[in-house]
Amino acid sequence: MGGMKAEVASTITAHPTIALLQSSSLVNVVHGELEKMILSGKLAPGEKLTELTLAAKLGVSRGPLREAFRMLEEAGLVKITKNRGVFVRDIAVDEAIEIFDLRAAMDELVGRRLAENITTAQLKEIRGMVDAMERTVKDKDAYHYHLLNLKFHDRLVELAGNRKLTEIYRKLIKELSLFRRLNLEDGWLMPISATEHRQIVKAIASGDADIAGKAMFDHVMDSKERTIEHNFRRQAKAGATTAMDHAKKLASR
Amino acid sequence: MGGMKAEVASTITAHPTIALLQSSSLVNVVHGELEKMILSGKLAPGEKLTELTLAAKLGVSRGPLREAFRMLEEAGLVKITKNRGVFVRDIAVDEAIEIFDLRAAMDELVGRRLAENITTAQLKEIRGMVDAMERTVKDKDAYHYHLLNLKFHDRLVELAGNRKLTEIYRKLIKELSLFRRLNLEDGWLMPISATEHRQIVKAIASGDADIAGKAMFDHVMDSKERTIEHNFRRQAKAGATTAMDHAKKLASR
DNA sequence: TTTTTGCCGATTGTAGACAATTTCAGGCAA
DNA sequence: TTGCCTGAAATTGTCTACAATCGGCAAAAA
Repeated sequence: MGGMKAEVASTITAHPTIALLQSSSLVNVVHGELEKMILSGKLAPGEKLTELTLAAKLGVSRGPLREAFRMLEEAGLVKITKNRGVFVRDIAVDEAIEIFDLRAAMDELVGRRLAENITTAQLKEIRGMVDAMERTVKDKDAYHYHLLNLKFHDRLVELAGNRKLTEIYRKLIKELSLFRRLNLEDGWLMPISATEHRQIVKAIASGDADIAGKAMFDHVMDSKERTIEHNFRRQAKAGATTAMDHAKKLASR
Repeated sequence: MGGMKAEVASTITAHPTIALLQSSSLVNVVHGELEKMILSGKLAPGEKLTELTLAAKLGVSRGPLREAFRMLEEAGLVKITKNRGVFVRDIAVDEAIEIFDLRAAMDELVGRRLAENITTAQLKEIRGMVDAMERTVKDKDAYHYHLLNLKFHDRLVELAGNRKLTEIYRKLIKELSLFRRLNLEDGWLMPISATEHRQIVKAIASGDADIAGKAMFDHVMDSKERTIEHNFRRQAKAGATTAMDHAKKLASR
């Protein structure tokens, strides 16, 4: 009897569509959908998420939606204020800096672990990723460079083999993406970043934990500087225009 | 009546009790209550949390309770399985090890930051905490030593001045407390830990980031070894020596 | 016995209803 | 104008009801 049960249990990895239905409730679906919308910018930072409106748009009732809200709040993607509502979170500069600093410490650990444990196959894999990135640099394809960059770092963290680290790293990246617009258009910075990636791979391949850790740490800190700097330039330009628009709006009333 | 309301609203921060009521919905209260029960062990790892039962016990309906569950799930304190229910999470040895490793990296950052930025007043404060801990060692008061130890490390992280770091550190500590019973009764280890605390404070006071960071890192890693080791002794009653070797291998990484 | 099948109670998933609070437009007075 | 009150509309907080699903038990079949 027990044997039969175990056999069935080991065999059961049923139809992917069935497995999907079994694992995902409306709450999970809604949570995933909202997260996508937030991370893609379809729901912008500061925007209010009205329960009834969203529930209607997603075709669910308010219950599952509210549960999804609570998950997103705990993940730092929205802020819930009692009796006021739910808002997409806006990451301030100082918080972004804090996240970068924390990420640097985590990535240092990643570098150390990889230097100690990485296999030749894995080394080959990440070298391939760096190659792909350099091609996008040559093509001045900032968008795909950005995607590959995210993937590259995510894979490094994953290869470090610490699931809790991976989990929190990903959460931080999501929060960071809420920081006023990832530097997508700063094409002239890509070569710098790409060069650092080569150095990281080299440092990891050397097997020296200290060097690899430092390479990762420095890369993240440089990335921080570039992002913050870039943000200032944007804000300096955009700030004037939005203030102008604001004044216009007031005047036209 | 309306006038009364407006008056209260314009009075920026009212009675603390009023502010409390304003900020806390049933969801928040329930969430806090459940977290306390879980962290105190009143709700044990693996235990099933039945909605109707808990709702009745807490005097609320299932709605707020479910929202609190979602928050606790995102925080890693419970596990929700569709159509099966909610269970207090049980942290396995390898996950505990991962958390310790991650915490070590974070605490290294803490040490570096403190070495660079700590004030004399703050130094005095944490010296006082170490003194208090040493008194509990002399009294063989393991329980209060444990509390002070938690407080000591929490305060250090707080003083490092990175709120995101603090937030995640605390989350990790909570998860870690789910790992098979914090070593409360291992009184003989207290002196070692206490000595390391002295060294940490000394390293921070020296102003050398490298040294302070390393002191923190090593302390957490030692703490990891002690905790895992202690866990073995407990588990040894069950007599799984192969599992022990396996986990030791993991721990030695 | 051993296995299978069908049913029943218990529990979770979801939706909708009602209560409480906030927001905002409009009017009134200074 | 400016400030403030007011009340209705919109929105959130909470509860209850109903539907869907799961686990176990007992009866039937082998």
